[in-house]
Amino acid sequence: MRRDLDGSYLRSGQVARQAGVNPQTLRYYERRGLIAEPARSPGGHRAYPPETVTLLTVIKAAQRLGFTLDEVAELIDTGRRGHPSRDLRARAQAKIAEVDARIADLTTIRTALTRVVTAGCDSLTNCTCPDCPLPYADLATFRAPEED
Amino acid sequence: MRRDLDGSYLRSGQVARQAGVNPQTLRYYERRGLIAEPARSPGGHRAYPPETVTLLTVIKAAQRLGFTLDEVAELIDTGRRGHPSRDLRARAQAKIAEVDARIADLTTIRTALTRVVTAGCDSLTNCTCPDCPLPYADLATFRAPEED
DNA sequence: GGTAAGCCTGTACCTGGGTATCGGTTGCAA
DNA sequence: TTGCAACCGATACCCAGGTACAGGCTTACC
Repeated sequence: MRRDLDGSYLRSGQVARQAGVNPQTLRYYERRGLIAEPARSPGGHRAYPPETVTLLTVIKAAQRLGFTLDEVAELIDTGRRGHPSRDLRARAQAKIAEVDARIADLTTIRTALTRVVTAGCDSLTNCTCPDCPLPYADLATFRAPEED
Repeated sequence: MRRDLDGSYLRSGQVARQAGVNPQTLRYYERRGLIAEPARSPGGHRAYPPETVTLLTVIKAAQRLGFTLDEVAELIDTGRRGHPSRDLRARAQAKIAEVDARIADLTTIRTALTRVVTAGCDSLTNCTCPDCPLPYADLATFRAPEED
């Protein structure tokens, strides 16, 4: 149990292990402005306060909710400066709308795939099935699926 | 109306315009093995058969169904060589399963987001709401959302 | 034969979220 | 004091699916 500088500071490897992230990710998040630049040992090693582990957990939770790192950085930032705002709630609601749109897209895709299966398509380019759904209809209508 | 080499060959720009893709994309697809290397003019310009436009439409349709370019390349290839197979149907069914899993993920995310909104969370890091759902529960359970 | 548009190859760059590698220091314990 | 793990900064690389640019050639039409 290492207590390097002060009673409770953690080294980067310890923080990374406890938070379940790659040590490189810590420095990456620091560059991205998600975690503050920590204190340093006389030799230049980072010395993190223990709350950093919690912060990383929160970041990971927010990512799983579908927020990008830029959005997480903003949320942390507006949360830090000044009074607590309705910003998080507003952004969560906006994110729900995004998720709904994404689900709608996927549902359309699912329908189209189901039609491919039930029509019995046997080739992308030379399908011999009757009323082949491949080149037509709503497939051509909506936007690219795997992006936002 | 240009008919360069032979009666009906198209130049890359014409194909790209008719298919609604960037001209660079044609060469990219050629490198990726999605479209065959076309004939060339004496000066080295590509001369495409008109079916190429249709093929590009099919590729775009398959992409919208959620297939990656590698998968599309394989589907075109197995469709080309030999007898029509059940491969497309099998792959479409597998893709439906992927889509379903993705929708399930997004539904979980949506539920979590809704809880954040209804609980009235006001900060990622210092939420003052009672029974704050942020750091807990199923948020920590499932895998990363925006990838497959 | 001039001129402009279009095409050629090769290479670099983009997004997003990291991960890996290199060569050189530091920290700590035996 | 010496040995090794851990850390440092800088830079490059990964995924997918393209897009952009540079510098030079071809084609088409007048």
